[in-house]
Amino acid sequence: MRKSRIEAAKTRERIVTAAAAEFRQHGIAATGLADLMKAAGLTHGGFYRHFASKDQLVAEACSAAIATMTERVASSASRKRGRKGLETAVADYLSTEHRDNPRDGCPLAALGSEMARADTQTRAAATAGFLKLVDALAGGFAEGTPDEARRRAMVAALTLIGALTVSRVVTDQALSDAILRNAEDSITGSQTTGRKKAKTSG
Amino acid sequence: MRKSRIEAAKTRERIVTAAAAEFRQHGIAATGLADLMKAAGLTHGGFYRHFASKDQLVAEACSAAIATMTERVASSASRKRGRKGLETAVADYLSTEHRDNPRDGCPLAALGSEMARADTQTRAAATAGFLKLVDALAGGFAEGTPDEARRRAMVAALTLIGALTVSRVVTDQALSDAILRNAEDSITGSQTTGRKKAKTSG
DNA sequence: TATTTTAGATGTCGTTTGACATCTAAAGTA
DNA sequence: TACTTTAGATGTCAAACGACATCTAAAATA
Repeated sequence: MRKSRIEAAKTRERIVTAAAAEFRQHGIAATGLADLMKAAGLTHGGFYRHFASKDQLVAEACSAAIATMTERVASSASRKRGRKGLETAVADYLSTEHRDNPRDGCPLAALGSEMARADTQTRAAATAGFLKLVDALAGGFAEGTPDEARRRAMVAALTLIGALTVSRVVTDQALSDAILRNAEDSITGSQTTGRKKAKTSG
Repeated sequence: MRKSRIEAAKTRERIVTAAAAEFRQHGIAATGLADLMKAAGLTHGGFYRHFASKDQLVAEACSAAIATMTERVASSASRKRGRKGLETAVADYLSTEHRDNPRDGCPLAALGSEMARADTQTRAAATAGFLKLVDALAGGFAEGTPDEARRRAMVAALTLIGALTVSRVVTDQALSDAILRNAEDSITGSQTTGRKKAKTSG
């Protein structure tokens, strides 16, 4: 049943991709290797031909997920200049679609508390990703010094992650929606560009 | 080996307390019932005499943890009036002590992404707790309408949770510290009471 | 073409999981 | 005091866990 070099590399990539999705949907600890390989269209046996341990896959899967996510935010933020770009990125991040589809969404929101207990490799990948996220948002905070912009972008990133996480915990859908909208208004409206004032508070 | 009524009730409470701590430290899925009972000073056998399932314990433990946490924030916020109270509560929440001791800290930060996948009972408890947290902070945002204050308090709560979560993920300690301080400055200094400007951005 | 290498299926290992049945000694009750 | 109830220890259960050994057929190489 052997596959060619490039085919095997593709398989490996497929495992990482499937893991990234499964982890974000069901959690890292709750996802077994057998389920995971099945999700990649394989049986559990070949796993250790590609990875030394589950932890190694966790690190690679998280790294991949974070890369995809930061690129998505960075691209939607840079499509328009300055504040408009920020608004686009934030609206995308705090959309109900993102909330309802953790499988291909931000891993910091989907796995944040689990990643805090992961090994150093995984956490290092998350650290780099968080910094990229901050950089991607910093362009939207032009007022003040670059340092100030960066600080504001960091807080914005933290609010994004917190809001998305909590919006998924909450059982009341109206509250969940209000969380997303209030966070969005707070970030994009914080420097008074005079945007539509939402009347909702939850 | 039978214990008296009140003794048994105390045991049950001890299990819930131990579970609340173990879950926050190691995660819900990663904590087995045997480990958990051992942490409460018991063997695994008696578990189902007190709880119908692990999920039921999860719900009760999360509920207890959230209650403790909201009371802590509410009490430190109400010790002083208005903005000063907010500043105290936020400084406490975003302290390095809180970051470094998840066992008795905020469950929304320690278990956020895991609670998003928990059953309805657990998520309902988290929802109520989040609303209490928002209420506790709302007193610190006196400017504008009560509705506006509530909205700002909600965003503040989301930032708190996001900041604490990410501060635990990050491998760079200086960055972790900066995350806490930037979030704190952003929340308490957002209405320009003119406080010490931190020069750190991470 | 003959030989070596290896991707991935199959199967197995010891452990741990949540769950529960059983046992026992002490608490509660008559 | 005699009887019933039950808290919690002990033990068991099938299923799933991470890990790995083995097998096989096809790719890579000589």
